[in-house]
Amino acid sequence: MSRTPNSRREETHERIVEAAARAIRRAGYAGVGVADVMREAGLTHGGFYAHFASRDALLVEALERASRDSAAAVARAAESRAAAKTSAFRALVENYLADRLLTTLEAGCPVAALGSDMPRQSAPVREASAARVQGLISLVRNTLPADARGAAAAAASTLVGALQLGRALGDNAEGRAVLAAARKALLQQYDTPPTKAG
Amino acid sequence: MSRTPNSRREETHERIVEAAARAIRRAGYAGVGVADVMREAGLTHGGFYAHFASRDALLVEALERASRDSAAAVARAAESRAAAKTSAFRALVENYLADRLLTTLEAGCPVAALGSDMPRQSAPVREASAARVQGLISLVRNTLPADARGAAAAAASTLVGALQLGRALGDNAEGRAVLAAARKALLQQYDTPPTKAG
DNA sequence: TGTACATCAGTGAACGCGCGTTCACTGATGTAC
DNA sequence: TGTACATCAGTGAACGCGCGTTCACTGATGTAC
Repeated sequence: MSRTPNSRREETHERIVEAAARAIRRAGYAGVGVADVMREAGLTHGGFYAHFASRDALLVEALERASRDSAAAVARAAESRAAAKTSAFRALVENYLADRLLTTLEAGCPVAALGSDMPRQSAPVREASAARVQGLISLVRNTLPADARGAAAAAASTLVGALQLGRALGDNAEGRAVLAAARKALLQQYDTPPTKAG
Repeated sequence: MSRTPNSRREETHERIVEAAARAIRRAGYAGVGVADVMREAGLTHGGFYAHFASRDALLVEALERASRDSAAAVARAAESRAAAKTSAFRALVENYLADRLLTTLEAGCPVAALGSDMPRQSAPVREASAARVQGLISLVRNTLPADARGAAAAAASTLVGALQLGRALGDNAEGRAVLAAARKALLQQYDTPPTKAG
């Protein structure tokens, strides 16, 4: 039984996108090099243009892939917390602003990893980036209590900013203090407190 | 009467740093090119290393200069609002998240312009960047009412994140909506409302 | 089952370009007498 | 005041390097008969 036509090609394509999705969060848009990514996918750089029209086309796919991965991680965390009767918003905040993300740049939200460079990209990459920002705001909105949904963009801003400032300060007391302050503020402001009557 | 010795050299140095401070906010760390900056300062690139040990040394000075400029702009705005009996915090928020900053990348806070790339810089640039983050948090803290100072890092996170998300969405209704939502949330949460008894 | 051929994913050398950095030189400025 | 010299900021050509991109080729896979 022979495999589906093109399946080999598609598997390779997938491997390249996976490597790029890791690189884009670790090293930013500028850190995604064609040769590096191909090497990480176990290939030589010459074959790249059989899979992508340009480096920018790879960035677009890598961004979508990284966002999918990140959203899936959030969803997984939310499910495992559901059993513990934790609100979806609390699960999101604690997962998004986990201390461990201070050092592991390749994990976590791509919007936080790329935010300040988004306006500087070429049109196709900028458009894909804007879509990811809207996706993040929607994701936050869906976890907020009904009466707080108007604050989704503000809460998303706090999440993105806090992860960046914490990372800029480093994996130390200062960085952790920023994450802790943001978690506290977000939960106080938007989470339905368990003591309060629903 | 002859000028102070070295004054010519110092004036040139200053011109280079000014050009770099503009470039670093407009184009990011990666967008500060030695040749470009020297050209913008009216010089040729060869003379660069008589002024700086390396490109990284320029980045450090440019960052400090951009932060000084940005803090001065905030202070100016706060003063002009003081006459209008606006709180310092409100003046900061409205100035930091002004709609006009959606398009003028070269103005506004350097921490918002560079945030996601800070953890990826060389040690000296990273250290200078961390100092700018602490400076921003202090600046926010000084404008907050005494009982809200513990939230300085969270408020700073919201400011940084909102400017980035707004810019990523662009100078349109979507981008302006993010800024407006963040302004509203910050003022509701931390500003002493005028109607409330002090 | 076996041979001849077509397809096509991936290879590796080469390209042009822009970058940070170096360096021998120029020419203006300031000092010594 | 005038001449000879030293200093030094800035010039412009050159370097090595890594990047995105191109392309002629290879070799494995699948098809035709």
